[in-house]
Amino acid sequence: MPELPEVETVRVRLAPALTGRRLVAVDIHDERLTRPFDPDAVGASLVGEQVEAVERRGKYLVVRFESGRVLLIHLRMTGNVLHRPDGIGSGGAPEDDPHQRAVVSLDDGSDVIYRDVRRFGTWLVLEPGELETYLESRLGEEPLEAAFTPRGLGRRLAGRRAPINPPRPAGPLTAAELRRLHRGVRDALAVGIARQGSTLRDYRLPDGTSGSMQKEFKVYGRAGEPCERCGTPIDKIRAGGRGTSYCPA
DNA sequence: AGGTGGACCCGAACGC
DNA sequence: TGCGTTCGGGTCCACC
Repeated sequence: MPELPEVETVRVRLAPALTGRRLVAVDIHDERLTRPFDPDAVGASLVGEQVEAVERRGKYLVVRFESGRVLLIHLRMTGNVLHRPDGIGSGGAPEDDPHQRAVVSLDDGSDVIYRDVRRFGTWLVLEPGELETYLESRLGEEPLEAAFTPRGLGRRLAGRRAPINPPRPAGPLTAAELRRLHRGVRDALAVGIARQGSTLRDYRLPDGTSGSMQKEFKVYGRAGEPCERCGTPIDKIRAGGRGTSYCPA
C-alpha cells in the first residue's frame, strides 16, 4: 500500500504536471471518495481552481490552489494517481477501468486519473486556513525534516506501552536505542524514496511505471526464509494489530 | 489517557 | 469447476 515513499514519489512526479494548471472538469463517480460530501458538489467546486503547488505531509498529498483552498488526498490502501499528458485513453489506460473513481481534466489537455480498488482513499477539500489545524491534530513531525529528532521521538514514546519492534514496549527505550530507531526510520524512508516506492500489486507511479523498493525487502514476505544477515528463520507475528515480519535474532 | 479491536472495502489466496 | 471463507491493512472511532 502507499506508504510515505510512495506518496512522496507521486508528489514529485505530479508537481510539474499540475503546478500552474487550471482544472477545467472534475468528474467524481464514487460517493465514498468525498463522503459525507456530495461528489458532484465537490467536483463542481473545484472547477476553475488553479494549482499553486503539490506538497506532502505524512502520507497525505496536498494540492494547494491559488485561491488558498486545498485538495487533501489520502491514498490509504490502494489509491493511485495517474497522469495522462495526452488525455484519458492514451498511454495504455483501459477505457473501462472498473476501479477508476475520478478524472480531473487540466487546461493543457492532460488528465489526472484517480483509481482505487478498495475504495478506502479520500478526497477532502479544505478552505483557506484549515489545513494546518487538520494535519497538526493527526500527524507527528515530518520524519525527514530537522524537527524530527531522537529526543523528540523519546518524548512522544515516553510512558507508552505500545509495541515498536516486536514486542517491546516503546516507553523504556534508551537514548542510544532512540538514536538507532531514528536513524533506521530515516534511512529506510530515504532508500524507499530513492527506489520510487514499492510496487507489490496496485501502486504505480503517475506514468504507470513501477517502483523497485520491493526488491530490497529483507523481511517482508519472507516468513520462514533464512535472515540474509544471520540465517535465522524470519518470523511473522501480529504487533499492534498489523502483520509484522522480523528476524528474531 | 492509552491501548485494543471493529468497521470500512474488495481481490487474492485458500479450503473443500 | 466453482463456490464460500478468510485475510489484510491506514485511519477513525467506540469501548474498556
